[in-house]
Amino acid sequence: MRIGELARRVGTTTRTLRYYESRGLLPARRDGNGYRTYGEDDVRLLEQIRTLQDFGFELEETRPFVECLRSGHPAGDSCPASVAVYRRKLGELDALIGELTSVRAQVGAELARAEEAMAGLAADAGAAPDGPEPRCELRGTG
Amino acid sequence: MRIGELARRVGTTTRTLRYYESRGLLPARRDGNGYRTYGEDDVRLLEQIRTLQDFGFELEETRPFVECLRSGHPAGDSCPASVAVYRRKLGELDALIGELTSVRAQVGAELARAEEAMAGLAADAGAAPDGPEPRCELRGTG
DNA sequence: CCTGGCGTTGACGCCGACGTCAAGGATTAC
DNA sequence: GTAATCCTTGACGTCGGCGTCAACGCCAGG
Repeated sequence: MRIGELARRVGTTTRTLRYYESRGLLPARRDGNGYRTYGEDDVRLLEQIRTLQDFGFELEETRPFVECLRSGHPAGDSCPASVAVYRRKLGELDALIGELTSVRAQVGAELARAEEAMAGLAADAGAAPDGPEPRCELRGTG
Repeated sequence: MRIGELARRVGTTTRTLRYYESRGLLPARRDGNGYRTYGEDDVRLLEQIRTLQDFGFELEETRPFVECLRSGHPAGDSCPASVAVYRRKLGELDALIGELTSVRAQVGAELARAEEAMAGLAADAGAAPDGPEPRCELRGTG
């Protein structure tokens, strides 16, 4: 199998496969013309990489999985190094979700506050809630 | 106030302030030497930007808040456009948190599966759970 | 006068994962 | 034969928010 067919089979581009090769993942044999040649193992290897990429793993983080597969394991996550990456990622995900949840709460609070303030101003001035603009046109445009 | 002092007061760098100016946020008057000159309004404006940046807003998303402040409003979020950005951001945050939560669940499941498989293999072969390596050395290193 | 510390503009560097184009050689279809 | 399609390498572009360096101007202290 050559690079174009492999790319089609895993739903990516030849550029991506060459990039993976340049990073040391996905090595390729060459035929007489210098064309890259791949086998079924490479399909599995790429599917592993794509799955992790879809999870938001960086390419470097997929390396233990790739090396695990290449060393003969049936699955990329059958090696301790891969499991360690899983664990690290879980921690990062938890931390990130926690931060985002905190930010979400703060933004929600700011939104509520702003809406209340605008409603209060609208009530005070008797203006429409959608267009308070005291002197909202920018003077410095020219 | 000149650029260095302003940067120190809001806890950022002069590079950042010049960058904001180049993006059309934070305009500056100049004194006789061509030095940028700022006032207290600019401190508030920058604090608004930094707060939003800390929330993960892109610079472009802070523009409505900045224009709101510059148009004379007491707060950057007293304008409908700013409130709209808040709402949009809440939606993005919810979507992102949802995706990350889903990914976290999938990664957690994969981790559990991998750990169970490794434990099963270790029991089958009587090997240590930390070093299964059937033929783990990479052959293609040289 | 020299040094040091502020200011100015311009321009390149960084990161990650590729996209895209260039210029050529090989293969395949008709 | 020839056109279309595939392959090769190399190199620059993308995006955001600056960092960092270069080369220079302005001013105060000793």
